[in-house]
Amino acid sequence: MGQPLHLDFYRRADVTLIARELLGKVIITRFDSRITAGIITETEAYAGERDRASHAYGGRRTQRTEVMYAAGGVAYVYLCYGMHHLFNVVTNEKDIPHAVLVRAIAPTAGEAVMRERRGGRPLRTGGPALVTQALGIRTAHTGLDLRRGAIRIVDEGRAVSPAEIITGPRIGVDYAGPDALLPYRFRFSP
DNA sequence: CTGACGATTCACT
DNA sequence: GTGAATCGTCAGC
Repeated sequence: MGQPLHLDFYRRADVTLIARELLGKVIITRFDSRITAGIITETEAYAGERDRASHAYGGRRTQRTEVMYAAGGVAYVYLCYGMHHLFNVVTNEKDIPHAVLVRAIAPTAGEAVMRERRGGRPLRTGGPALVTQALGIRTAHTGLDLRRGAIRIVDEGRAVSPAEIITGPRIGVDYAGPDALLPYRFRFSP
């Protein structure tokens, strides 16, 4: 097993840096003693109040987005298109609503459980809704402490060099105007 | 209360 | 490439 990421990792101000550095880290869930895990291979940064693509754009603060304003190191999980659960890492200090969406993982443990969660269909973990499906993450898990809770992110010592990281615009944020073009998506091939 | 819409995926053409 | 599935969230009345 690896070490939980330090609070100082999550609470930094540069959300795109955190999104880059989450690549190669391992996300582990344990629900009902069923363990699943994978290496984070794709992320997107959402830069809070000044980012038109963010749920917290303009300082929007609702029951759903409230957890984004918590101090970094907890989960923000929300429902998309009425059926997909999307998992985000809340970052920065309290009252600064930054977050990183985890879009893809490379499974490292619990593949049989992951397939079971897909009703026996072939395992797929490329896509934010497929990540939460494989890991068993649902909106009820929003707010969980990522250092101690049922969802954890740990460092298992895998280094991802800047040269390995492909940067590009975020997916599905066309409504964000000019911010849709920001290079806030990061991925690498393990 | 109502209506519009989404940080998506899948099946099908 | 296109459209359906499907419902919580949010703004507006």
